[in-house]
Amino acid sequence: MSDGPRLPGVQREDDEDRIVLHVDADCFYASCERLREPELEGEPVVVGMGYEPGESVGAVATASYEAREFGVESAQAISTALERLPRRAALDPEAPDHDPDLTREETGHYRPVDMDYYESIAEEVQSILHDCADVVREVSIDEAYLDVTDRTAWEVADGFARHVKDRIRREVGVVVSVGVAPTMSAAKIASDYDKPDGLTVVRPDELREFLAPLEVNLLHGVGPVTARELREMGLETAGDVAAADPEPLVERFGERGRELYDRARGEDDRRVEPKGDPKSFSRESAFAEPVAEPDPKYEQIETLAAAVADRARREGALYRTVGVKAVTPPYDVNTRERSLPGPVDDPDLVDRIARDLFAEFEDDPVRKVGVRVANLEFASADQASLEGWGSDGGSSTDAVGPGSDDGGDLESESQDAEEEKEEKKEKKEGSVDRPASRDELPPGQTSLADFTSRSR
DNA sequence: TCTGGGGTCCTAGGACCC
DNA sequence: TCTGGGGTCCTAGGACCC
Repeated sequence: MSDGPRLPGVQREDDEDRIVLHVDADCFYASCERLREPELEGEPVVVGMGYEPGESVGAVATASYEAREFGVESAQAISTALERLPRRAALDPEAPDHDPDLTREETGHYRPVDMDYYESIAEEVQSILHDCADVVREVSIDEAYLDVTDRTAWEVADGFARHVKDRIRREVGVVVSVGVAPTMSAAKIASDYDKPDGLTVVRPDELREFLAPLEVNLLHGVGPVTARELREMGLETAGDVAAADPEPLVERFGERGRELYDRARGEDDRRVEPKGDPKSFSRESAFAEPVAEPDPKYEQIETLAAAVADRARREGALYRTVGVKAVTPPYDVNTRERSLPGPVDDPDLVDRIARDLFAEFEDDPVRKVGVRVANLEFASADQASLEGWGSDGGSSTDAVGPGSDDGGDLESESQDAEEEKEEKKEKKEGSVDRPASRDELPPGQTSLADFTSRSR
């Protein structure tokens, strides 16, 4: 991230000290559930899928602090969570998972994820945030950065943060933790510092000493892999990283190494900016156990492709790349993608390309499949005409792969099936499977690209 | 910790172009 | 035709975040 050349001695406006607030809701989904079910207040609450008897796939999305006492953590398999904290419903003698030895105190409340509801609560929070700052960047449904440089001063920053917290609690009813610091990365760490219901202010002159004792894994962007490598390099804390020679870091981690070094020293010149358009949409789903037969997998692909295409259309996005994901045991993530010469909105095409890309895995055991569209373009004025073009089935059908030459919409189904079989055969015979490159695409595609660029 | 779902960004090699 | 250098696009994989 470079600011470009700078004249010596000339202070750019950008370089002035900023006051950045990071606001992070505490176990947001669980808080939302408590809003509409106040009886859950003070009780262990777990939000996630797959806890009903008979279900087996799912993970914890959020656990309330009471539930965490039992060892329930977010991203945990629901089966593990249920072992540590059985569901309250199992107290009922009628329940299929009834356990007569269970006491009330060792159970918790499980609720399914209800994103629509959480979104509605998040919007209420966001409107308060926009009220409190000139620039807000929403990072996720429960997290945002605010640039409040023009709204407060360091001397009174904690009062300002307190005000934001109180408004959210009073007007929406959820508890947030707030961090205030001169940089985004430090504000993020500060909001995490005293969770839940935290409020941590790190003034510019305190920044280095605030960061120094923190373990490296607390730095944003340092996950388990990087943390382990850093420890192997003898770097345990942010202070260690800050004091280290940056060269080996850059050698080992590339650009990220430089960034790490800077962040550990409290240097981060990113401005708070509103979030731009999304880069991709995807849907994926896991099977209860690995599936080897092609049919159920293709069925899922079809469902996911339709969902992704629908999402893109609802968001007004055109896409130029379609991809699939196949997770094979033990947990190998395979991705395949193909780009088109021009952006389209064509659910049928998404389906066909996804199937085609997935063919490589059709006989493999697969535990999870996914479909994705990317290279998004948010067209506005010309979208209607592009839609008309994209879904007429003519030239776009051809993009499925090499070897397809024409075919009207009605007949193309069976024809595609034929082609799929033929391609499979080729693969089994050991030919190298490479997706069609741009140049192998039939001329029809070129006209689509031409059309698109003309209409912009 | 034996694994859900939706994202972002980075890297590296190859194709292709000039 | 035995071979430079730079730039861009595409694809696959990986790490990370919430």
